[in-house]
Amino acid sequence: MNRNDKPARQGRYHHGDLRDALILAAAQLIEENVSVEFAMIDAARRAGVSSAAPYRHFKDKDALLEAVSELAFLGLTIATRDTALEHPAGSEQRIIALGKTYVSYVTEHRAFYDLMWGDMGLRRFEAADHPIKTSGFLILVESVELWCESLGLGDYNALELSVKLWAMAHGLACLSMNHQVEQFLPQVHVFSLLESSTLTFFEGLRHPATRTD
Amino acid sequence: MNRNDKPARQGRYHHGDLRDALILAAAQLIEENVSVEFAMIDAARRAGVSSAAPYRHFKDKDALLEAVSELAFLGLTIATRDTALEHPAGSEQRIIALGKTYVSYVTEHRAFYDLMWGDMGLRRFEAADHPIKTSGFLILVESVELWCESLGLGDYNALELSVKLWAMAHGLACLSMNHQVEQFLPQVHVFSLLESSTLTFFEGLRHPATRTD
DNA sequence: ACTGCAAAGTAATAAGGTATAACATTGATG
DNA sequence: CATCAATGTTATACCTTATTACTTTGCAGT
Repeated sequence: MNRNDKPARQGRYHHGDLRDALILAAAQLIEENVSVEFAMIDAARRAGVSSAAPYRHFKDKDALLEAVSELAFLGLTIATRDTALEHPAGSEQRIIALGKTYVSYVTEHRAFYDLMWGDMGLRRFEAADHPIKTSGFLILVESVELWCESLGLGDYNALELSVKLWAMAHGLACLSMNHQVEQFLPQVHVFSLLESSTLTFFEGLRHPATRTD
Repeated sequence: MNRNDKPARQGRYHHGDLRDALILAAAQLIEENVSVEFAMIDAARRAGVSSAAPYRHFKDKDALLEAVSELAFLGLTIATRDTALEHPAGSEQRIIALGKTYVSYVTEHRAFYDLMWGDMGLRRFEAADHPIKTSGFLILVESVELWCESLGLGDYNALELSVKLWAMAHGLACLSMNHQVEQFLPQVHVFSLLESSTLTFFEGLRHPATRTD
């Protein structure tokens, strides 16, 4: 985060890289407390500056949180991209692996999840289509498109399918984080649920419903 | 909320029903601001008492929020039960209708959703198995059990199936609340996604996967 | 090199929120 | 009908956010 040519505040009046240092400090505090709630002054202290200094770089606390949120989305995107690269394009395995990566990321970064999709995520990112917020999902869409093609049934709507798969993973992740999976299915890992759910769903896609009830 | 035999604070020193009045006031503030954030003093004012009075009934703000959270879960349970009663037992329609009710409830009560499953839900309800938190889900489980029986394929695990269906509805609700559905599928209603997802899933259940990849 | 200014720090503080302590009032009970 | 536990009130300590006025520093232009 700190550029090497500008070593962070070595007894100097000016920090040199305070903006990034604050984002990092806030992210650390949030991760450590497993809560979105942190005090500006703690982030400032951790960066080695006074309590008023952050306001030179961020309009208010929400602006700093938005920056941390971008970091959280970036982490998700990177994890997603890495997973995609580890599995053959167009394969079902890749899609399932992407789901597992999603579940892992949000459950292992509960506070980041809250930042991304919780209470204030809505208000902070006025634009729901902020690139960083959607770039991870677009990797899934691409993978689903490839899978649809390889299936030879090109009339699937890959985008709609991707949203459905996203929702499955998201829902399972959320329930798992809230201990609902372990409560009702103590023997079952959330990965197992995600995998079997996805496979059942795929099986359903291969057998278009003819029922009318 | 106010018992009729004890009319709320008519110029009297003692309120008579302050605990419930505070829960109601807090719930109203939360709904009005569409945010979990509210000030104790506002709830107190709305109940017509001083800022310190609430602490006679709630250890701290979190305790009041927990009580509001119970109210939110209660509302979900009632909505779920009502929906179940409107549709034939064991039918697919009932299960889909329950999903729609779930999606409706959480998207129309965003702040309640945050209270139930967001940031602090975890901390507030130490017990993930608090009855009020799970009673709505149990209605789904019951409906799924009946459906499994009526299908004649009794070897389904209704509980696991229910968690999967819950996750689908929950995930779609969450994405919808965060404007991800309207962004990627502007023409599609979340109900439509829920219904087709569920039907595809059911279709998959009727065609047990034989593939091994 | 010097000067002057904008950028980025600090200290002090107002405003607003949580929670507690000490005191006041009241209804219920023996 | 006197007492006391429950339930209010007022005052206040402490914390957090954000602003204001002041200070320090680097650098752009001469």
